[in-house]
Amino acid sequence: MNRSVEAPLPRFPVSVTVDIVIFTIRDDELSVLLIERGKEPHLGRSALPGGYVRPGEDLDGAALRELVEETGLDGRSLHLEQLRSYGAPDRDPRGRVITVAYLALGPDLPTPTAGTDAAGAAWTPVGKALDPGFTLSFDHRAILTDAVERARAQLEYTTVAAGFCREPFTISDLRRVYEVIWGVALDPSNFRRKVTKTAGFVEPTGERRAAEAGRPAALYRFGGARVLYPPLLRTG
Amino acid sequence: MNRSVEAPLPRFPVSVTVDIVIFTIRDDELSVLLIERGKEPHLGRSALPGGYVRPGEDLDGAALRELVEETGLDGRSLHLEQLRSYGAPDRDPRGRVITVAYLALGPDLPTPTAGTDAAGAAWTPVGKALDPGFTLSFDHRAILTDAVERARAQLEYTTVAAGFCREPFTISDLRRVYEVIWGVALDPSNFRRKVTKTAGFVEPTGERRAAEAGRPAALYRFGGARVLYPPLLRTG
DNA sequence: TCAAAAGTGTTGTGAATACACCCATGG
DNA sequence: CCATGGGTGTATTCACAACACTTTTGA
Repeated sequence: MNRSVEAPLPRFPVSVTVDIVIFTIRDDELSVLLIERGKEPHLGRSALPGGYVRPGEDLDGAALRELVEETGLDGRSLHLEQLRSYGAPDRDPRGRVITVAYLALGPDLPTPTAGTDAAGAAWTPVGKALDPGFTLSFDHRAILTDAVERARAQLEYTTVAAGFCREPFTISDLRRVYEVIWGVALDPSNFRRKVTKTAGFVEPTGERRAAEAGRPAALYRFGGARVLYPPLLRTG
Repeated sequence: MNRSVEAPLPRFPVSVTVDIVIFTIRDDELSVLLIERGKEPHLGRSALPGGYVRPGEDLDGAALRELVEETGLDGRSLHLEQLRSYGAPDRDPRGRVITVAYLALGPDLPTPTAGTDAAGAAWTPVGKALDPGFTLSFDHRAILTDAVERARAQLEYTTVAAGFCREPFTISDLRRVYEVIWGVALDPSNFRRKVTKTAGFVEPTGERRAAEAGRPAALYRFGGARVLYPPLLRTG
């Protein structure tokens, strides 16, 4: 019956965490960074990296901090956005924990081995991580599933795909991102036209990159645009 | 330096609330349900309805309960979805409060006057609520802004617009939803074609409704489809 | 019979596909 | 000179915006 936020606080023990789904593309597969849990519960099982929100910290700040701690990278160079929150009463056996999940993505990142928390962290193809035989801790399977769905949708009407490519990149690099995440083959020539015609998606550097085979490809960098209008539709 | 969730919990005082942006369309205006706060802080100011998440309660459950308490309606008949979470350390002067914002929408709802918490609740046009001269409590202006943006985007690629119409409804009713929320005029004939051709968006009841003027319009009910493919684009 | 809104038909424009074809490089 | 991928040209198809036009009602 209580309306809105009113003092005094009818408080009960709650903790708030952030969990981060960090995507990258490795060996033409969408991969997620998973850590091996070092403590109970779920000791030894795979889990998404994450941690507690600290007293003076914004949610985005907590996510950024965890991201840097886990990957050892400059967090500002990675795309990071809030996914959604999860708060089922029984999601953590130790008590009430609400987690705010984040989605991060970056270009083919190095395997995290820096002496930090990243020990025990490994890139795992999402196909493997979501396989029925693979066990994820807590409700992390649901979080990962939602993150994949979000990433797929984002490709359609935003330019986040460029975030998976290290600059400078070729149009083929960018196309492979779409093909891997959507799991479809795209027509190279039509894809090129669509992308180069969309203002602000990519801009040419003027350089070229020698390929393993065939004609060298022109190089591009990200153009800064955020939305993709009209969207790149998945069905054609 | 802590990784993931680990015992013992490095807990500090946190509260978790849900706040709900409840939209409806009244007098051809997108309107939001705002309550007048009865206590400090922000006593007397307008705020989004909301309240604390209870110990045994899921986030969605808390949102649904608050929705029912505020509107006195059957919550299951309303569209309800999580928007995002807000957790700036200073967003509530009484302490650390993380809120999970929800977006709800329904057909022209009655003014809530039932003897519950709804006293002091009123439908407010969002244009007025977001006017610089209008004061909203906490960070509710930001939440409302995000909710409007989400609603606008949802119209494009989902069928939520039907949730604003009481069944049975006419194609014009549905079109008015788009026109009001997007703030544009749509061509009636092209809109009709688009909507009726999209499988599962609307299905005819066979009935007609006498209009104030002109030819009676055929009546439809929602067809059950969730996504709208291809999307209804805002720009021509 | 007129106004007003519902609903249909038609046409021109532009985007997306499918695919033929040329380009540049390594072997 | 052949294989391989990069990149361009182009015809066909299709969706959509624009708008003329017909239908059905109340006044």
